[in-house]
Amino acid sequence: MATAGHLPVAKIRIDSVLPHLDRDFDYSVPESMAAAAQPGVRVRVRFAGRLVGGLLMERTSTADIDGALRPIDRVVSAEPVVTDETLALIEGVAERYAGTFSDVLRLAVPARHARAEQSLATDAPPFDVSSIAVSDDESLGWGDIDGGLAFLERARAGELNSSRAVWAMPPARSWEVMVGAVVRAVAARPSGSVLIVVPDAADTERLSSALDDLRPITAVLRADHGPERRYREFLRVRRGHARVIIGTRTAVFAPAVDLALTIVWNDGEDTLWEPHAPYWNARDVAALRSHISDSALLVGSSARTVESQAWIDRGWARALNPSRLVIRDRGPVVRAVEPTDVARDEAAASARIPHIAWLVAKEGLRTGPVLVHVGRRGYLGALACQRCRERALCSHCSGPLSISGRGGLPTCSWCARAAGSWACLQCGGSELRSLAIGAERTAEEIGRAFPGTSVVWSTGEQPRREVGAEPALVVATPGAEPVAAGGYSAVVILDATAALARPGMRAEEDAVARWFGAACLAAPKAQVVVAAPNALAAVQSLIRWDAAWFAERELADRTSASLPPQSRIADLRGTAAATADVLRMLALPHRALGPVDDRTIVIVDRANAAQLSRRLRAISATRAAGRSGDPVTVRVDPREP
DNA sequence: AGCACGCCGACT
DNA sequence: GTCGGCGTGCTC
Repeated sequence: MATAGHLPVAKIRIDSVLPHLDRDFDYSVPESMAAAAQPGVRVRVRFAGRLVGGLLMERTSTADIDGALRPIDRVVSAEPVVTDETLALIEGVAERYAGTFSDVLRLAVPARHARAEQSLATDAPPFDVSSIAVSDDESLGWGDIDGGLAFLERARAGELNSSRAVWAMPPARSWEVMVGAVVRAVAARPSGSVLIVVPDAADTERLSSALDDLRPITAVLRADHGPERRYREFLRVRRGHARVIIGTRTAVFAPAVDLALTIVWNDGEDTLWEPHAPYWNARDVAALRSHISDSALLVGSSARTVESQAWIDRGWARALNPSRLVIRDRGPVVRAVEPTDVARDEAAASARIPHIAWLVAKEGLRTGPVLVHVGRRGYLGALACQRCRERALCSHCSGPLSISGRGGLPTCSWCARAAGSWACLQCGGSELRSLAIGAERTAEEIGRAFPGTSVVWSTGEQPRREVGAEPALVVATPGAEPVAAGGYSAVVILDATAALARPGMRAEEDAVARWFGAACLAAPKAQVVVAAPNALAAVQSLIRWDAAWFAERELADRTSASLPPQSRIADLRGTAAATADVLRMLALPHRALGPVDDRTIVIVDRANAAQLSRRLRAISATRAAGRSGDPVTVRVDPREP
C-alpha cells in the first residue's frame, strides 16, 4: 500500500476511556486516503491488534517513533466533526476537569449518521440578513439594564470582540426577548455565529419560537431529537449553514463557524452540569471557549450565580445589572410573611397559606392569573417541627431528618440513625410534620381556599408552558412555571423556608434563583409574597431586587471557607488507601479534608488551580497504567463538594 | 482494557 | 522435563 507523498503521518487519538492511552499515536496515511484524511475526521485504526475508532488530530511529515507505522485502516467519513477551535476546547475541558479527551469528545460530537450526511445540501441555503426584524429598543428590556443599550449597540456594530458580560433580569421582562435581541444583532452582521446554551429542551423551544424568522439559519441541538436529526443539525452548524445555534448543555461544544458570541442562559441550573465524567459545567466550558477563541461571552440569569459574580469581582467580566430606577418603577412589591402566620380562613389554613398571602392572592385574582410557587415533590420526605416549623435535625450529627418510604420511621439522611425520641432544638416541640408536600395535593388544597376559581397546575412531569390573562390560580413547582400573558397579577411563594433548609452548599443560592425566576413572571408593580422570615438575606435580596448583593455575600462565605470559585477543589472517590496514594503523588501545596465515606476533598488556591487539574490527570494516567491500587474517581470543582 | 512476555510451582 | 500462575509492560 503506497503512503501519501505529502504529510504521510497522521496523529490519531484513540476512542478509549483509559487515561494512559489519552495521547496521540502515529499512523501512516495511505495514498488512497490522502485527500480524505484531514484533521478532525473520524478514522478506524488497528490498535493493540484490534480495530478501534479514533479522531485524526493532525497531519505531519515525520513520526515521533522509530520503525514502521501501521496504516490508517479506514477514514470513516471525510466530514470533519471538530474545528481547530472545538478541538482545543475539548482538550482544554479534559485538562481542566482532569478527564480524558475521548470522554469529552463522546459528548461533544453526536454519533455519525450516514444518511443525514448524504441528504444534507453542501451549500448553505440563501438567506438575506437585511430581512432580520429589529424591534424598538424600548420593548426589548435592555434599556432596563445599566449599560444594556450600549452593549446591544456594540453587538449590532460587530464590536463585541472578546468582551464578557454577566446580566441579571430586570423585573417584568422576558428572557427570550432579551436574548433574542442580542442574537438578532449578531445574526444581522454579514458574518459570525452566535451560540446560545439553555438549561432544557423547553427553553430551546421558547427561544426558537422567539427567533422564528431566523429559522433558515438556526440549528437546534438537543439530545432528544433522535440520531438522524441530531447529526443533521450538528452538520448544519459544522458546514456553516446555521449561524444561530440553540441547544442544551452539550451544544456548548458546537463546531460553530467563526464564533462571535456565546450566551448561557440561567447558568445556575443543575442541568448545565454534565452528569458523566469528567463532570464539566456548560457555563465554565463557555468561559474557557471564550478564552480560547477570543469570542464574546454573555451569561445571564433571573438572579446571579456565585461563579459569575466571582468573574465580575475579578474583573474578568462586567456586570449588566438592572437599573435601580427601573426596579423602583416597574419592580414588583415584594413582601415577606412569616410562614406561621396562618390564614384565618379555614380552607386556606388547611392549605398552609399564610394570611397575607391569601389576601394578596385573592386581590390578584380580581384582575388576572396568580402564580402559587410550591416546593418540589422530591422534598416530600423532609421533616420539620409541628409547632415552630424549624427543620428537624438529627440529634446526633445535625443531618436533616426525613421519612423514606411509606410509614417509615424518621431517619437522618446523613448518618442513617433513626430518630427515636426527637425534640426540636428551637422550641422543644416533639411532634413532626411534613415540610413540603406534592404540587398535586397542594393545588387541590389551595383550590378549596379560593372557591369558584379555576386552578391550573404545572410540574416537571406535566408542565404547562403558558396561561392566559384571565384570573386563575396557577400552582407550579420550581422550573415548571408557565408564562402568563401580560404577567401574573400576583405571585405567592410557599415552602420558601423548606427550600432554604435543603442540605448542600447551594441551597440558598438555588432558592433565591427560583424565587427570582418566579418573580420575573409577575406583571409590572405586581404583588409578590414570599413565605419566609423578612430578616433572611435571601429574602432581602428578592425584596430589593438585588441578586448581585446576595451573590456577593455567598461568594464571601465560600471564599472564607476556602471553597470554589476563589479556590479549586477536587473530590476524590475511592478507598482510603487509594485516595491517600493520589495525595502522596500530588506534590502540590494543598489542604485535604477526609477521607469521609470514601471521599477526600483536596483544596488548592487559585494560583495552583490549573496545576491541580494537570497533576490529577497525570496521576490518573500513571495509576491506571500501573494498575497500582484501587481506582479513584476525580471530580474537579463538583457542583456539591 | 486486552494481550503479550516472563520467570517460579505441581503435573502428564 | 513441561503447563500455566497472573505481575509488569505495551499498544503507533
